[in-house]
Amino acid sequence: MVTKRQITARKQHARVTIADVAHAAGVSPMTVSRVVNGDARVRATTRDAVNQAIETLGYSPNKAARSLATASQLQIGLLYDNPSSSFLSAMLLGVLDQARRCDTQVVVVECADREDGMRSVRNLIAAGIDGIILSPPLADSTEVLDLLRDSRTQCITIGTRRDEEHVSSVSIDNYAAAREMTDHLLTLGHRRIAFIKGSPDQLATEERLAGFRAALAAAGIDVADELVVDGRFSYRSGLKAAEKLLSMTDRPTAIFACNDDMAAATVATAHRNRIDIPGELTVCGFDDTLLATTIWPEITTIHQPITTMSQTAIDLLEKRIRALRDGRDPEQDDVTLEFRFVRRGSDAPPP
Amino acid sequence: MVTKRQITARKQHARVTIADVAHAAGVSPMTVSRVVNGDARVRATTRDAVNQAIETLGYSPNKAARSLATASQLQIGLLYDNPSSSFLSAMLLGVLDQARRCDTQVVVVECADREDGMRSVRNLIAAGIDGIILSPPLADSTEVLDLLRDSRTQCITIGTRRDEEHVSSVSIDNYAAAREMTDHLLTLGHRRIAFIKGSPDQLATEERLAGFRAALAAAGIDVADELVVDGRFSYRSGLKAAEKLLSMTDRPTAIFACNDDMAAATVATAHRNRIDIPGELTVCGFDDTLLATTIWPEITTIHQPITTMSQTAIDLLEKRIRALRDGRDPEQDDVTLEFRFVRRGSDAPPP
DNA sequence: CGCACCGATGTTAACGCTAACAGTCTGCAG
DNA sequence: CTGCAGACTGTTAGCGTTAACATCGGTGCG
Repeated sequence: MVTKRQITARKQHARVTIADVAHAAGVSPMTVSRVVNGDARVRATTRDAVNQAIETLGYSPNKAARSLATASQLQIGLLYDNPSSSFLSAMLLGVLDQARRCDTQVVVVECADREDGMRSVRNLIAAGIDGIILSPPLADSTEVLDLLRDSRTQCITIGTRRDEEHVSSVSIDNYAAAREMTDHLLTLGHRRIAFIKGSPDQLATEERLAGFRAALAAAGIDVADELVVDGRFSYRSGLKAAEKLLSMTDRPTAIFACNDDMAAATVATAHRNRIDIPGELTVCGFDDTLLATTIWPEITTIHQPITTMSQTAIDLLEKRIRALRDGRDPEQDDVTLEFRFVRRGSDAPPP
Repeated sequence: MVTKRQITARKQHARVTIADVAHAAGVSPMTVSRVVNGDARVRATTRDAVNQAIETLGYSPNKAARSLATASQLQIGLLYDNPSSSFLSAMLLGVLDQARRCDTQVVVVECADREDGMRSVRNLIAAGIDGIILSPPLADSTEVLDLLRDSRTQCITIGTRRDEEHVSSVSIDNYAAAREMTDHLLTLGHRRIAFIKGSPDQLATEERLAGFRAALAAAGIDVADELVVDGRFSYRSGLKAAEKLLSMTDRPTAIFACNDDMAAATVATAHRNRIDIPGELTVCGFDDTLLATTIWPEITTIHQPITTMSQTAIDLLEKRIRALRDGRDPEQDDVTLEFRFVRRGSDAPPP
């Protein structure tokens, strides 16, 4: 017993409770709690004494006890479906970080497809989840969103904006970003610019395409239909699209791919065809994933603040859930974060 | 009040407590607890009744209360330093998953360098962390490990094995993996095989190199010093190494890079030099990160079960911490997980 | 037939913290 | 002086769960 206590005292910070600190500082536990939580109504001298005691004893508050007492802990689900790993890791970092801050437990679920997404959502609801975060393409699934609405589960989408009452969202202005990128290409002097689309079921695809078209229209350039080719955000689909574009007799001088994976595929295809980038062909992407800086030349792209987006997502979700708990109606909130145009080495004036 | 209660009853699963279930099932809370926790000593009929009640009321246990009562919650830190994002996301997924299971709170900290790592470790210790998980290159820093030993903080390394009392580890057999890869190249008929090293301060580098050398030695082949070149695991360092190797008059027919990033760089360099892969040059990597399947051709590599590794890491760490809490001495535990040789499209017999 | 014992369930008392309320002690207006 | 606001601190009572012990019918056996 003595031995155990010794070990405990030696290393087991976990056993230092608020009561120990209170005793050491000669105050009540409540006062310690106030100090720890930054309550202003504590005399400076008292506060110092308490802080001193905390320091000496190496006290750190017990999260579980606090959650229990304040009834604050939330449980939210994060659903993702086959994103690029850099998107995923950035998102996870943001989520983890924010979750710790606002005492939220996150359940991360990978969904192979829409079907799987529906199943997961149902499971989570049954398990009593407080809210759900959806990333594309699940965020674009009306089916999933309807299910969430019907079960009155709070929900927020990342990367896609849905103008619907029951869903909040965090995203960037895809339209403006695509437009800025296209303007950049135009400024460089390109006139024959191709676009590789993303999956048709994702809103981002349409928005980016619209931005692309708008920029060209503003410059008085007609977009040849043949220069807008299908893609599905995957590297493989990018290879196919690039081959199609590069085998044209009058091939484009610039290719704007709807994401970095497809841009990277375009670069690879160009290399295989002995086409120099950026000398003979300009390629640019979207997302600023790791891939963009990994291949050679590095890809000019649009940076999305993914980590911030997921942090914001948790915040918004928390707000909705607390509103609901307090008996208020959660309000819809669409946050648009700033993107950043990142110029690298894959663009140049046309040959 | 009534309104609030109604809302509560309507949606607030959180408010259904074990007592409600107990009441509904006509038993005591303790019995419900036993059912929920799978205690065998409950009569089948009772169990059914309780499960029925749980179902009806949509009860789900309150994590915080459970943690508090069982004093089980652990807090561990995960330190990483500039890994590839696929490594990171795989690791995070494993950690998140396992952490939820064993009621552990994870603090993820990025460390820019060794200096930063030391600082973070100190902070975490001061904050009362129970244990720490280190990934390379921090896992190879004697300085950091010494600090942890001195503060008696439990620690485990991922990806690198340290044969030291106070640190457990999860890793794969780098030596055997490199040897298997090299044997594969030898079987294909390669005799002039180059090796691109990783950072010299990481154990994995040496182990892989040793495996490489052993395979060649076993085949009775001398390794020309010029064919073993420096690298630092980064794409950029890979470019440099590859240029050196490919500009040789008698260039190697196969290049084994110490990780996928450098293998990808080698592929890119080869393409720039109009060298066909795998027709004229075989390239293989290590790690099986996303990059390996993203570029063309896809890289033959060694797959590390990173998600499983991080799950195991949490398990081991938990074991050490619980041992300590129970007054026992935590035992060192080095787990070696199975790697997998993954053949893709970047290797072929020599021309 | 009684006693030890076992399996199923209930009771009690924490776990560590904080909300809500209850003082206590100033200083200062009346 | 009295009293009363206001600044500070203490007390009480949970939050929802489980560990540890208590209880209570049986079962089997000497």
